[in-house]
Amino acid sequence: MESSNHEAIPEPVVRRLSLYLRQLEIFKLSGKLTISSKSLGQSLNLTDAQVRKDLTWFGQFGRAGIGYKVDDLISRVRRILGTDTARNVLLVGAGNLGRALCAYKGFEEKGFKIAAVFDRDAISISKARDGESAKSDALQTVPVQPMSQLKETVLRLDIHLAILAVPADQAQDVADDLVDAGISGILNFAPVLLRVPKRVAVNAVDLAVELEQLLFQVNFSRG
Amino acid sequence: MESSNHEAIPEPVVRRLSLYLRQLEIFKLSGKLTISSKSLGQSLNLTDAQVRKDLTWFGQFGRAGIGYKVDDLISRVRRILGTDTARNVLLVGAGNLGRALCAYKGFEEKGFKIAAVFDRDAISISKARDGESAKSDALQTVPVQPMSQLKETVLRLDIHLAILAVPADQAQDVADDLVDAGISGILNFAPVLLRVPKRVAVNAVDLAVELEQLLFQVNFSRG
DNA sequence: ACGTGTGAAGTCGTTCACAGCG
DNA sequence: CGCTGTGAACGACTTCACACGT
Repeated sequence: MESSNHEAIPEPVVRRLSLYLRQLEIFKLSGKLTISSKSLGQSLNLTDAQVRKDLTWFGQFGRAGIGYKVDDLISRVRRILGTDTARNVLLVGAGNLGRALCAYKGFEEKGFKIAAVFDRDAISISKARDGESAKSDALQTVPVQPMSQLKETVLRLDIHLAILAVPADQAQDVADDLVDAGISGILNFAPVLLRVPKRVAVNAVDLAVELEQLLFQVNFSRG
Repeated sequence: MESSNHEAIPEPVVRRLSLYLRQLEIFKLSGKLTISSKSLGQSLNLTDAQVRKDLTWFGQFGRAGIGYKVDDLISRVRRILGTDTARNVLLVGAGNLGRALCAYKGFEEKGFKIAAVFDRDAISISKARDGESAKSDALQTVPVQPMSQLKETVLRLDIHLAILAVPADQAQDVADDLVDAGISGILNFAPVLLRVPKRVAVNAVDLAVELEQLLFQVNFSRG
């Protein structure tokens, strides 16, 4: 549909595409109707050539001498990434991190709705309900369900993506359950490498690793 | 000290180093005294050659015919990454995400201690104190301070790293404050690109982008 | 003149394959 | 023989430089 050579798109290109979109929305707010690869690149510390090369993986969106139409490019990039239509996702793990993710505004701004929350045991479930009084906590509107209702909910709400925010020692088991329930993508916050069938995609975020990487940058790459 | 050619270490190598460490600690728990590049690689879906090449950036840690001594490699990698000694970090932003990060166990396991928490206004401060009753919330032990106390606290607690978990529209201002207070590294959770002096390192984690990337993987890279 | 799209060149990172040690 | 360390071959990504459209 959007691209002619699906398989071959380099990962770094897709990552930058998300950043282009983020930046384009800022340019849109500031009233710019058109944007050149040069200024878009500068706003992200990238070269203009890089921006153009990345975009031409998906088509020819620009006009020579003018640049790219901001509105148009936003909707094209959204369509490429798949965020042009809203979709339900589920969350497993109603601990501190899970509850924060549940309330995170950034997801809904991109069209992701946390439509179901699961947790292993009733302790977390009640804790999640009692503890928090802030109005922004989505756990007030989305009840925490036991894992036994996973499969049924996935089907009913047409969910394809899961956010995994459980302790490391439960992560693989829960991942197995998610796979079994028919999920096709997992955003994994547990510090373990998940083993899943090839049909399932995994994107891992290890918060402690990110801090560790920062520390190394500070100690070496600089003075 | 550890390496002879500091400047040149590729970023991907450093990222994998963190994963090696994570995996080595698992091997250690399971009682293994020695590990080959092959099994370490397999546990992370990497080739043995990759593991060896990565490690030799920092020295020759292995023994031909045997492999690497698990204990030894752990402490060497920790020293390389800088997590062999504990250190204080600070957090700005006592919203949902900030509070979750504050309570996150993974940081302290790597020797990071969130020694100070800051927030812009008193509303968040009181909210942070009242809202949460779970025993694991570090905000009970670490009081939330106003930004005016930033510089003094950084000096007093010898803090070099900051975690930034404020809304996008405040992120650059807070980053400026952090730079001004003498911070040398920022872990940025706000969905904006921070402009900082060259002496300051930034590592950015955009949660919505991570979910977006997963969606793309699901839609294309697979059937 | 400005700015895109793109082959060609260049750079960076990974994989290969083997010498050499335990 | 198993396994590391490493140059050499390979492949992937980025930058260059320019033809062409506005």
